[in-house]
Amino acid sequence: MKKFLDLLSNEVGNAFEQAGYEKELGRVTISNRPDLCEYQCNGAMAGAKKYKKAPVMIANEVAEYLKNSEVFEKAEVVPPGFLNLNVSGEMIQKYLNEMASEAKFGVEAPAQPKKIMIDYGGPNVAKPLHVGHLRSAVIGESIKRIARYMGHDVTGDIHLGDWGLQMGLIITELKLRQPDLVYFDESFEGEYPAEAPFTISELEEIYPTASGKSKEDPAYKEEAMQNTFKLQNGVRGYRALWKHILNVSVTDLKKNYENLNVEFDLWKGESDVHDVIPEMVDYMKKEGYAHESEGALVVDVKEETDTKEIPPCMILKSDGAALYNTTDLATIMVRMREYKPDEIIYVVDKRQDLYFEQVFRCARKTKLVDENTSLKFLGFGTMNGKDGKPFKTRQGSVMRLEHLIADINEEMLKKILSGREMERSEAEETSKVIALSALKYGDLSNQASKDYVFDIDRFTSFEGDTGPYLLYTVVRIKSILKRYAENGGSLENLVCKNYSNTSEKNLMMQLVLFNSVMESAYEETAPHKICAYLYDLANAFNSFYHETKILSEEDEEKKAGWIALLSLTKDVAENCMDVLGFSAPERM
RNA sequence: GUGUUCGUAGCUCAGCUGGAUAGAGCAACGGCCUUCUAAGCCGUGGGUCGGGGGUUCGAAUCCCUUCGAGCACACCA
Repeated sequence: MKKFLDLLSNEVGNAFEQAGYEKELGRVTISNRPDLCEYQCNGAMAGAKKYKKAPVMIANEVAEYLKNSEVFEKAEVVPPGFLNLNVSGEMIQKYLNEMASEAKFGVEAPAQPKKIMIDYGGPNVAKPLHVGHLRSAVIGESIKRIARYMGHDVTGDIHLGDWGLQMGLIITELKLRQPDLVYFDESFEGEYPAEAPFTISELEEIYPTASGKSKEDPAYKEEAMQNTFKLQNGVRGYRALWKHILNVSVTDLKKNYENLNVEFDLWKGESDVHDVIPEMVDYMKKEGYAHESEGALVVDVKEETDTKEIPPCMILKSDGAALYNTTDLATIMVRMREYKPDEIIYVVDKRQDLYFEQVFRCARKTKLVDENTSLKFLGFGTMNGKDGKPFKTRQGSVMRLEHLIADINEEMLKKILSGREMERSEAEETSKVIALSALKYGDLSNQASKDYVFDIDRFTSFEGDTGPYLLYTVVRIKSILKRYAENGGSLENLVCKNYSNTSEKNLMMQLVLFNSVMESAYEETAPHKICAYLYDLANAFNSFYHETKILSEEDEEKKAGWIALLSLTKDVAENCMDVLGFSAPERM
């Protein structure tokens, strides 16, 4: 379905053409002076120079051709050459009804769906998720859903950190604590136990302990490195132990991500590309891409147009070991082989910008990716506390994600219980739903690339530009629709057919923008645009709601028209929420 | 040092492919519940868009410069 503003632009563009000017000048935008008009076109001023004519004159000529337009009910010229437009009721109603009849409310499937991989989440095995992981998960999930909504073939990959020194550290500590475990018996040839010799909470305690020890005790660190080496070289017992660590940890991760309504299609990790690294390194050497520098194996990635120094991309450390770059490049290689994506999007902390620039250049130079595949770095900013510094607990340590979520849930439950009559069990469920919207909307409504201040009081507030406010709006609509149906009203085949006041038309004008908002959010990988739209839509609805008594309306046809409008508003709002990764409860 | 991102109301943020009077929310103040959820709506006050210069009929938006802040700069991830 064509975008509403394109239809308007086309109409005005035709008028420009008829008046003898280029059609492109007819671009219509939403008015920035709603007191004067609904839409505007500034093309007359833009064209003044080219046609050496006063803008007003051009505008007047164009307006002449819009006089009998069925699209506009008003087209007037205002000095110095603004073309002020109001759209006709018939036009907007027709558009809305068509929208309502489509599965995706006007969003068209692409002619050629793209295959997109999104690399987000990126947690480390055996380390609890902390607030730093929140943004990648929340933003990545939304990007994934937006792209999918647009009709693309999208695969989300968590890209686990499951293969580094951390694994060696855990094994070392385990060996110290339980040296008699069968995994450490190198002569053992039987089957290893199916049950892990530790729980997730033990695991979460083991890692920091081991990490701390290795920083103080060089011998301990040396052993951890050796154990990492043994693991990577396939020592049976270590591999078996590693699998336990992975299983226990992934189970826990899944639970946590599920609470966030974040879902990955692939749970691949660094370990999955371990076996292809030698092949990749050989290839880079053989093709002459890689050379030795200061003992390490590197690929030069600087370009003549650079305004800054871009260090070479390191493939192997001077001790011959793989590093972050190595696994990321190998991952690209494997992804190209197995999925052939048109695009890979990395949702990663923006501080890794330069690093990914190196990796991308290296991947291109060495032809690991082909020309048609785009590699995109979507860097997000830091989540700060109220003091503007990176978010910490009151004790000054990194906050676990679980605790953050629990805090918000608790805060929300308190508010519900104090403000509403609700059974405890329902209140608990509802508070989780609302809390999630508070958390996600608080994050997503900011531009991803910027740092933002995480303020639990603000986000959990039910007032203003918050997740809960949006949910509340949808709940109100649901409640009206439910009553309407209970009183015998039909929710089938509804048609928007009337508009009587400006708040109603404003709501319609918001609804009509849906497909273009979704499209630009997709193209700019900008979930915050959906947030802003949702908020505008909610405001438009609430104004309308206050001016209009819907259920008590005696004119049944009018009532049905309003119900249709409400129903569409609810659907559009819920679709927006869904791509943002949260939803509204039935009541709150 | 080099590069990069940013600087908009007291606070948190939109707006940035140039357009009319720079917008929201919070906070402050004032109205609106016998009527569909007042977790709402309506209104008031609050700004030389960090400073300076330039391009343009027209700049928060583009260019230059300056001040201030964050971040990154090969063997961590």
